Amino acid sequence: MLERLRDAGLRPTRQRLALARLLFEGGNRHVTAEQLHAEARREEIAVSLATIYNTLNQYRKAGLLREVVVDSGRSWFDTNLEEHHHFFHEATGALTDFEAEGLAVEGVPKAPAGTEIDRVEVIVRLRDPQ
Amino acid sequence: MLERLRDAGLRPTRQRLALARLLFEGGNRHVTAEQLHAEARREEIAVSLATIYNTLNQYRKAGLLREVVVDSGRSWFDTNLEEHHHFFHEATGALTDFEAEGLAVEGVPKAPAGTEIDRVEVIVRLRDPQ
DNA sequence: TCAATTCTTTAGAGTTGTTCTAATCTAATT
DNA sequence: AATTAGATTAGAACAACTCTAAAGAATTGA
Ligand SMILES: [Mn+2]
Ligand SMILES: [Mn+2]
Ligand SMILES: [Zn+2]
Ligand SMILES: [Zn+2]
Repeated sequence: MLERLRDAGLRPTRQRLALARLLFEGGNRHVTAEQLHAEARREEIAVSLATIYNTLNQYRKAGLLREVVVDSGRSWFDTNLEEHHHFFHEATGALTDFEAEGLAVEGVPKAPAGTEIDRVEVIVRLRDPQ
Repeated sequence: MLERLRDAGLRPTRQRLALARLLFEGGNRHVTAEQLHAEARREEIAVSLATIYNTLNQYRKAGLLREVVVDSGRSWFDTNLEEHHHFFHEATGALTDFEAEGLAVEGVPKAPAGTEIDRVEVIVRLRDPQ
C-alpha cells in the first residue's frame, strides 16, 4: 500500500493508508463517499468527510480508482480497473460488475469531429420482474 | 400539445403548455432544468424553477421524456424516445445522440436473480484528441 | 537529529442541484 | 357561479460536494 501511494506521488499518511486498506484489500468494490466514511467510522478510523472526498478524487486522478456514473446526485467509485461494465438496479441502488470479455459492442459510430473516443460504457439497468 | 398533456393525465396549464412547446416543437433535444428555465425566461414565459422541476419529472413519469445519466450532479432530460445512445464530451458537457440502428450489443449476461433487464445503455465518452 | 519546509487534514462555511412546504392561484366540475 | 381538486410559487430545506484557512504531520536536508 505504502509503495502504491508513493508511486502515485501521494504521501502515505495515516488516513490515506487506512482508506487504501479499506478500498484495495479484499477484492474489488464500489463505494460512495458517504459509504466509505461510514465504514471508516465503524472501523474506528478517524477521518473527516473532506478527507474522504479528497482521497477518492486523488486516487481517481492517480488511476487507482475510476468513477462510475449511474445515478445523478451521487458519485460511485470503483476499484476494479479492468475493462468491465455494470448492472445497476435502480430500485435498490445495487451496482454490480460484469466482465467485458464476452461482450461485444459493434457499430459504434466514429467520434464527432475534433474529439476521439475515450471509453465505451455499457450500463444495464435492472428492474423488478413483471 | 393540449391532447398530449390530457392523454398523460396532466392538466394543460399555461406553464405546462409553454414548456411542452419549448421541449417538443422543433426537433429532439437534451436539456437540464436550469437550461430550460433560462430558455423560458428568455422567451418571457413566467415559470418558477420549482415548476420546471415538477414538469420535467411529470413528463418523465408520463413517458414524454427520458432521463440520461452521464454526469453525477446534473440531470439531463431527453425528448428523443426512440431507442438510441449517447456521445458525451466530458470537457464541454456536449451530449449528442446516435441511433441504435447499426449498433449491436452482444453477449450481455443474463440479469441477476430476482431482476430483469430494463434497458441497455451505451455511453460513448469523448475526449479531446492526443 | 531536528528545524524548516511542504504537504495534509480538518471543522465548518459555502455552493450547486434538487425537493419540500404551505399559501395562493387556476382549471375543471357541478 | 360556486365548489373542488389540482397546480404554481417563493423561499426554506436538503443532499452531495467543494472550499477556506488554521492546525497538524510527513519529508528534507543541515
Ligand atoms: Mn436518481
Ligand atoms: Mn462530474
Ligand atoms: Zn465496477
Ligand atoms: Zn438522446
